[in-house]
Formats: sequence, structure tokens, C-alpha cells
Amino acid sequence: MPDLLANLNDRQLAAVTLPPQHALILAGAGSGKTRVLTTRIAWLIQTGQLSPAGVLAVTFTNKAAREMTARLSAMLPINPRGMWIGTFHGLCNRLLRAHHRDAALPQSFQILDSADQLAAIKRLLKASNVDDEKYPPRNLQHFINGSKEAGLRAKDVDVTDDYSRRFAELYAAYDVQCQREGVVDFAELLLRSYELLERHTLLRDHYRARFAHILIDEFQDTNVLQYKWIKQLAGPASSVLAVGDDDQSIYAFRGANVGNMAAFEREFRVSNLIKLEQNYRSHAHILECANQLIRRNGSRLGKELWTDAGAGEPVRVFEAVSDGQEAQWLIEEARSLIAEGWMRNDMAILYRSNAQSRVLEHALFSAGIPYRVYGGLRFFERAEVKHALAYLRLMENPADDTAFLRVVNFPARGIGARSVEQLQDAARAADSSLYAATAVLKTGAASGKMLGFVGLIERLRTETRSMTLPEAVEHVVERSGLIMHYQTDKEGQDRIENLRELVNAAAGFLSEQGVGQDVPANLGVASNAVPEAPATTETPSARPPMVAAPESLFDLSSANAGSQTASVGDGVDDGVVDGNAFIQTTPLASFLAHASLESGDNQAGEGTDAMQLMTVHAAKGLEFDAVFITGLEEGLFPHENSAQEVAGLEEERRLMYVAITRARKRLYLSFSQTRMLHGQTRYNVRSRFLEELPEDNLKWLTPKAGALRPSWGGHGGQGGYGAYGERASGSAGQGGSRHALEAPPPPPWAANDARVAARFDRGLAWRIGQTVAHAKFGEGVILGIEGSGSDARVQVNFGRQGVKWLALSVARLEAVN
DNA sequence: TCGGTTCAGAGTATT
DNA sequence: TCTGAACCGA
Repeated sequence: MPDLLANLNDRQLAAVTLPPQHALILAGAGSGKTRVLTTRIAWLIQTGQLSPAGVLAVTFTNKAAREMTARLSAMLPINPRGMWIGTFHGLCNRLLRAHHRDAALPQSFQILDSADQLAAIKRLLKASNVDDEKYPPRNLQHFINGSKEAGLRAKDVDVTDDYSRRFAELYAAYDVQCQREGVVDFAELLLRSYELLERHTLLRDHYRARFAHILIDEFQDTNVLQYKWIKQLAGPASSVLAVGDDDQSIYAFRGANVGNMAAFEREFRVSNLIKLEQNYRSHAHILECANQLIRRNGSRLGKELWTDAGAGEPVRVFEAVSDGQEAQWLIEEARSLIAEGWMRNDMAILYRSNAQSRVLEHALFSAGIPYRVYGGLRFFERAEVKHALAYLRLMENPADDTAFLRVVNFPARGIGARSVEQLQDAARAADSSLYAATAVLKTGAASGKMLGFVGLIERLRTETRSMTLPEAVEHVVERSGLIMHYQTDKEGQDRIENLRELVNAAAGFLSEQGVGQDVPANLGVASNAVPEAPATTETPSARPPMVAAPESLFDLSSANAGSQTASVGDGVDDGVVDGNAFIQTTPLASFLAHASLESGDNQAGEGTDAMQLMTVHAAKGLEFDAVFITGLEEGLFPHENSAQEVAGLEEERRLMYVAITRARKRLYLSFSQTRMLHGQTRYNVRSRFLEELPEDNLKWLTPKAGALRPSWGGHGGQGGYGAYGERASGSAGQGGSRHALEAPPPPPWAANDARVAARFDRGLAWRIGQTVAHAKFGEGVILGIEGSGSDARVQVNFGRQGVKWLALSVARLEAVN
């Protein structure tokens, strides 16, 4: 047996071999966090202190869960499937499937992703005749999710005025609608299983006794509800190990509550706080920058990274004239790295916002450098894939109105908005699903077409009955008419490819689950083990409502005392319920859940050696030999929407900290004096974060201009803007860049720069782009000029002081340079 | 039901 | 500048 503890440093060793008590591990970037987490589990099992079934390990992303599982199987000679390792949502799904009756859900409840949820909300607003101008669907969605993530049902929400009262009412109506349709949104997965555990004490006690060790990754990213969920599952005999890094908390905007770390320390009386501060990733110059920067944040738990890997190279800083020039410089730099043998895969370009990628992509494309952009549409989010899934969902759960509406007329079968509205009215009157309401519709051509659609779904269900999951998916993709529809579409080839890929995904899913490929998609694998078989009613009219009436919606408690005992006894201990959630339901249902919970990779081409482009957020958790952090400008990074408040600014600073700590060997920071944003050229001041880095660890590739002042000052003519060659040779002269650029041909951005330059000279005393000084606000750059004479006003970007309009007759401005 | 036009808005994002 | 959504006419 391999020695698990070999090569751990003292702190890591201490964390891995902690006694069974609650503990908080403050794990700095690159400090071997995942290794500690997995080795801890392996060590506990290997030393006989813990059985695999006693493990609950929670992550945020499927990727992290997969990595943990993979590392564990490499360390231990056991099948990690017996452990509960997964995302919060994945584990909640598992819990709810296993105890669906106690949770008042149909066994094959469907999961709404954010887009589905928004569609459901829009439908609700329309049905309730709500003015969606006054109550925008997106706001309501935000409100609902925010409330749920705080652990609040509609009745618990603080109502302060008519407006919020209406929101709360709509929240309640939305929950009723979801319940009627047998669907749950992401937040509901969490909240529902939280309530399940809260109300069913037997169930809760069972799991509390079972999970001897609970481990949570990225604890700084947990929201209030997730923390409550953990508290629900942690019993008197459980040990909770929370691993996180408050300095890498960058998701407050989506509900993460760093305060959970301090709360955990207090509420669990944590006596074991271990800091992992030795960094195995970056050279010292890079770490020094990270440390110095993050020290400016208040209210940290406190941590300083160190390395014994040596100083390495200083961090290079480049000032560009335009975003185009920034991109061009970056390409030259990347090219020389590639020439030196660096892998493109090991080089990343980071930016604060997605909009910045365009210029970079354009330049990379023109230069013929392969690149890969992270983000964007994921596989299961593609329209054609969602269409196919909607057919499958409808087969599984006819009450799913969201799925119904998505495909009732796709491919087009002559069912227009009018017919759908009629159907919706009928459904509302009968308090039934749209699917069931088709039987109620008596008259009109609409009725016939609707019945035809329902007939199609019924047929698909019957025809696929004895097929395996991939066969069934293929059958549906074909017979729904989707393939044929896309064949006539001239851009449909890719979509057809994706539909074929969906069939592969289904096959891959089966083998991942370790289930034979010959199991019928529609049949419960172990349906005998489940008290009630899935509903198999044939006709829509005869199909009973999927779930209990809305009145009983949140009555998860007393009435079920009997079944509570039963479900614990039923399955938990003989492994049925605690096994893979797949076992309790049909392959199709679990595949659909899988599709919702794991949106899939966003792009192919992972194998190719390409430069990696992504936002700083997306880079969290990754590392690269060389990293370019671009667009380090006030207003962009830190972003103008965040820089006004201390909390916002500190999160931006943590974001910068995350960005810096991605780099192993070489780090480049760049900013540009001008940047195209929203179709307009913006004049920017360099980011304050650059001032916050220790000068000793930096190497300026361009001369460092005075504080926060662009260096092009008052030169208005075009000459100043062909300055790239000038500038670059200057930096080479300073011994800066290794590959001096010698008077290149007019670069592609020159034209734009010339336009920019032309705008400077308006014959006024002040020019756009000019640097000025103000007694109170300091130095800034003129962004715009309005009016004339005594009415003349100028708009000035004072960097951290913000953008101000100043009347020239009042404000005393001085030209700088 | 479709295709075109018009308009507003534009940050980061996992499940 | 670019995108997505809403709207209108055929």
C-alpha cells in the first residue's frame, strides 16, 4: 500500500491526520488543498477510522467532484462510488430521489436550469396578468433564488412594501406552479432537501449517524442555505472539515457568504485551524505581488504565501496605447515564448469581462495562433439539445409545461401562439398540465393538432419502452422530427452533429454509471426495490396528477411519520437508497437529471495545444506557466460597478489576487490608455492595483509614467500614435523586452488610433484624452467636452475618484504635461 | 409563422 | 459595437 503521508509538509500532514474533530483549513492558492482533502479521506479509511459509506464530501462543481473521486481511486483500492462525493446540487438530487415521497416530490421530478426557470417565471407572470414591465421576470427570478438561497420560503420573506409583497406573492405562486408541474429549480434542490432533513427527524438522524466525516471544498463560496444544510447533516458524532480561502472569495455577487467561515469557526467551536501557506505553484516575485496586494484588504483571516522555489523572474508590466496594441504586444510576447518552447496550453490570457476577449481573439486569429476561449454555451444548453431533452422530459413527466411549450411547435406543426393560449386557458380552468388539458380542448383545428402532438409523445414513450437509453434517445431525436427539421436548415449540420453527440452522451452516461448497456431506458433498474413503480398511465386524460395538491405543498412533516420510518428501513441500510441515485429511478430520468446538473463541456478541442482565454473568474482553480492579465485599468479592473464600495473593491482585489496566483513562472500585467467599449473609445487610467504591487518585484516593459497618468499627454498629432515602434524600441533599449520590435509596418490599429487622435484636437483649450490636474480630485483624463463659452463642461475620469463633469467656468483645471 | 427592423443595454457565473 | 428581445408587416 502506498504511503499516503509521504511528501506532505508539516501543515498538510497535520491537516490530514487531525483527530476526528471539526476543523477549518485555510488553504492558500497552490498550497495543495485538494491533495489534503483527498489524502485525509484516504488516510481515515486506510487506518480503519472510517468506512467509505461514512464519507460526505461536497464541492461546487462537477469537475472538482470528479477530480476528487479520481484521486481517491488512485489512492485507495476501493470503489469510491460508495462514498457520497458530489456537488451540493448533485447530492441533494440524490437525497430527494431517494426520499421523494417524504419530500413531496414525484419520483421523476425534473430539474429546471436557469433558462427553464426564467421561462417558467415568464409563463407565470403572463398567466397571472402581471405587468412584466413593473415586475421584470429577471428581477423576480433573482428575488426567488436569493430568497431560497437564504433559506426563506415566500411566507418567510420580509415584506416591506407593496412591491416586495407582490414579489413574495409571485414567489409563492411560482412554487405552486413548480409543484404542480413536478419540477424543481437549482435552489429548490437545496432548500427542499434542507427542509426534508429538518422535518423528518428520523431521516436526519440516520444521515447524521451515517456521515462520520463531512468535508467541504471551497467553503468561502458557500451561501447561507448551503451552510445551514451542512449544519443539518452534521450530527453529534460527525466531524466537519471545511477547506477554504477567504482571500479567494470572488462570488459574493451570486450569494456566497464568506462570513460562513467565521460562523463555522464559532458555531462548531473549531479548535483546529490550520493554515496552508506554502505555495507549490509560483515563484517568489509572483507570490510577493499577491501577498502585498491582498494585505490591503481589511477583515481577513490572515495568511501569507511563501515558496522555496526561488525568486524567479520579476512580473512584467506593459502599457499600451490602445487595446489593439495591447493585443499585438501580447502576441509578440506569446510568439517568443512559443519559440522558446513554451506550450500554448500552459499560457493563459485573463481578462475581467468577456467583452474584452474580442480584440484578443481577433489578434490571435490574424496571427494564426491557436487559442481556446472558455465560457459560452455549454453542450446541454444548446437549443437543439434542449429541444431533444424536452421531448424526453415530456415522456418522463407529461406535467412538465416548460418542456411542453418548448417543443409543442418545434419542429413547426402548425400550432401557433393562439392555440397555445387556448390550451393554457383550458389548463388553468382545469387546474391541470397543458398535456392533460389537450384532452379537454373540444373544438377547433387546434385541438386536433394538439392531440396529434400528444399522440407523438405517447407513441415515443411506447416505442422506446424496451430500448436502452442511447437507443431511446436516438429514436426520439429521429422520430420527433428534429433531425429532419435540421436537415432542411442550411446551418443545421452542426446541430445534427450535436444531436448525434447527445446519443453518445447517453451511452457514455450509462457506462459511467457502471450500468449495463442493455437496461431499458424507461424501466426502473431496481423498481422492485422502490415501493411504488413509476406511473405508467397511457393516456393523458387518465394520467393522474403527478403530485399532491398545492395545499400540501410544504406539508412535509407530521403526516408522513410512518413512511419516514419505512423509507429509512427500506433502503438506507441495505444500500438501495444510499447507492447511486440512478438505481432508484429509470435510466432516462437519471440521464435527464444529469443533463440539468452537469451542463457539459463548453467546447471541444481540449486536446489541441492552444492558448487559453478566459475571465479571471473562470481561471480560479487553474494554473499556467505563463499568465497575461490584461485590461488593468480603472473602471474595468477594478470594475466601475464595484469600485464605489469598500466591499466591492475588496472583492475586486481578491479577484486580482486570484489572477496573480494563477501563474507559475511568468506573469505579465498590461493595460491600455484607450479601449473600445460599447462602441466608443474610452480613455482610461491604469488600475490602482498596479500601484499596490511592490515595485521591486515588477519590471516595466514600457517606461512607468507618473501616478495614474497616461503617458501620451498632450501630443495631439497622428505622429504620436504610430508610436508603437518608438515605444517598443524604447523598452528594448531599457533592456526590457527580449525581442525588440523594429519599426513594424503600420499596425492594424493605427487607423483607429489616428481617429482617436483626430478627436483630440477640437481647437479648444482642452482636448479629449488630455491629462489634467484638479485640486481636489487629482489627476485625470478628459473624456468628453460639451458646450462652449461659459457653459463649457468637461467630463474627466479621475480614476479612483470617479468620472466627473466639471464646468470650466468654475473648476480650475491645470494641464499636465 | 416567418423574417426583418428597432431599441436598449452592456459584470463576474456554478448548479 | 454587438447582442438579444420585442415588435410589426406579409
